[in-house]
Amino acid sequence: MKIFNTLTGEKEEFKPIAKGEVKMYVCGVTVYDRCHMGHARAGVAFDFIYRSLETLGYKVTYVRNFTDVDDKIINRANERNISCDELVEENIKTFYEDMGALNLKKPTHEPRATQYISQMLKLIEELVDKGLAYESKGDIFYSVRSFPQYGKLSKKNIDDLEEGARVNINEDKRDPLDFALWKKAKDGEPKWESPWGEGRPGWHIECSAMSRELLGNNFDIHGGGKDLVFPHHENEIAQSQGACGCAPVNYWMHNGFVNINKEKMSKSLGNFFTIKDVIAKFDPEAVRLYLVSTHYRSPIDFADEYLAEAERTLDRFYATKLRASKLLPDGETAKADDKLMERFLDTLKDDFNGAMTVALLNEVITSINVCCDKFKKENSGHIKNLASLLSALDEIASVLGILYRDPAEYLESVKDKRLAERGTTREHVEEQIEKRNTAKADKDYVTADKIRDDLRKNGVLLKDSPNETTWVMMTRVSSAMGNGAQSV
RNA sequence: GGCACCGUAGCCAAGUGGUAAGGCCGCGGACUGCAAAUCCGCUAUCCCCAGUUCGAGUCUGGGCGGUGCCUCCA
Repeated sequence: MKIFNTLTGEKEEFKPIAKGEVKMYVCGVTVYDRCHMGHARAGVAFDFIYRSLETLGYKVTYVRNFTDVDDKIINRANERNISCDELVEENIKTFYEDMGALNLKKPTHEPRATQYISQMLKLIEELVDKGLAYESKGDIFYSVRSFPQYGKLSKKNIDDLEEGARVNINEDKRDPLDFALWKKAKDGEPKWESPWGEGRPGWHIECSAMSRELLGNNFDIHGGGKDLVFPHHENEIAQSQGACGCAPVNYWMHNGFVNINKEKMSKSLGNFFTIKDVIAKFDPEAVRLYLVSTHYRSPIDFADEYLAEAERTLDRFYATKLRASKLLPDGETAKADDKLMERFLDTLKDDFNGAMTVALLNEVITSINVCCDKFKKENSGHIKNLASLLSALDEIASVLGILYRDPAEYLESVKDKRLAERGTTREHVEEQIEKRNTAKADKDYVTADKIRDDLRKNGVLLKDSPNETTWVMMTRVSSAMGNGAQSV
């Protein structure tokens, strides 16, 4: 198996520390606000990696933290006139709602920073003892210059950084690049006892403390968004390695950014989307499908048309599943085809290639349809093959974290949602179909086609078969093709 | 200014040395009263230039274009 390691900038053969086991730590969220699409991207990316590792037979210990003490939390709580605790609880609750909608599996551990204060203090003491950190008026700073490898992960030269350093230099620091491990308590802020008086942790120390406590001084994989490479992960290395003397992490993995309509998602540009906003408009499963269709390291662009396309793709997947399951006798199962499974596992082994995995899934969907077509025509045989393809479909979809709903239920629920958006009802559609069937029986095709065209304008797509007429609802954008709406 | 990354068909997007995955759109066909769905077929030599190599989208150098990080950020 190969993993792209940020540390070396190359895909490397993965060698776990303990055979058959993987210890993975991924930076979760600072819970001061609702989750945005960047969190969704990171969440889904590492969820896919987590599932892939398990599918490849590794026993995975997956840690994803909550940072629940931080400047932003304190500021936001003050703005809203609530306690930090209230704010944190609220946002952890909505985190689970959002990530649950995106079908994220529960990690092995989900530590909160405030539960690891003693481990942080111990780590800081070790750093002070070793002369890598120093106290200054109740604050403790890490002395970046005393860690020779500083900049290795982000490939930055410490002197270049010095030149670019911002003007508001903290007088209490010996060097502008030094960063806080511990901050002296201020009024109205959360605080804990420490050997240097009351205070609270700095931003980076929690991840070093929690990963060490739960995974040890040296573990396999550490992940997060690309934006965390510097300074967060660089500082983590300085802290952890400074304390234990060994490299804390063997493989650093970083997911790419989210863009909105080709611009970086940011609050100042006004193109900032929460997960809640997006899944109110598009099916969360389609959002997940879209996220996982792009390689985790590449940037991903969000726009209505792309998500609508993902919805159409999801419709197709479920429609195929439903079609096949109707043909398959109850209890008929078969092992997934070996060749197919081998290709599948190979895509996972190649740095978790989600795009390639979705491509493979598309091939399987086509094969299933071919199989169904043949069965329909010849009315015999192909059952074993169909069952085998469905098994393959389920295995692949399960790693991607999609197609977990009952196909019929999915298709019906989507119908209701889209009917409501169109302001029409099932009763109306059924009524029109009745009328049309009467016209068809009379061979009055002009009337029949008129009814069909009118329904289509409302997003209703009719499908005639010899004995019945079924219908589906188009997604919003597909039925208004060409107007390029891109508002997400 | 420093440091990274990216530039593949109308659009989205895989692919780190051997003659370009997949999806959307489009076109042709099978099927259909006509459609829809489904299936079959068609649609690129990979920003430009030079080099390394038997062979490069894939490596090296230069150029052009775009993005990110250097400050809180998934």
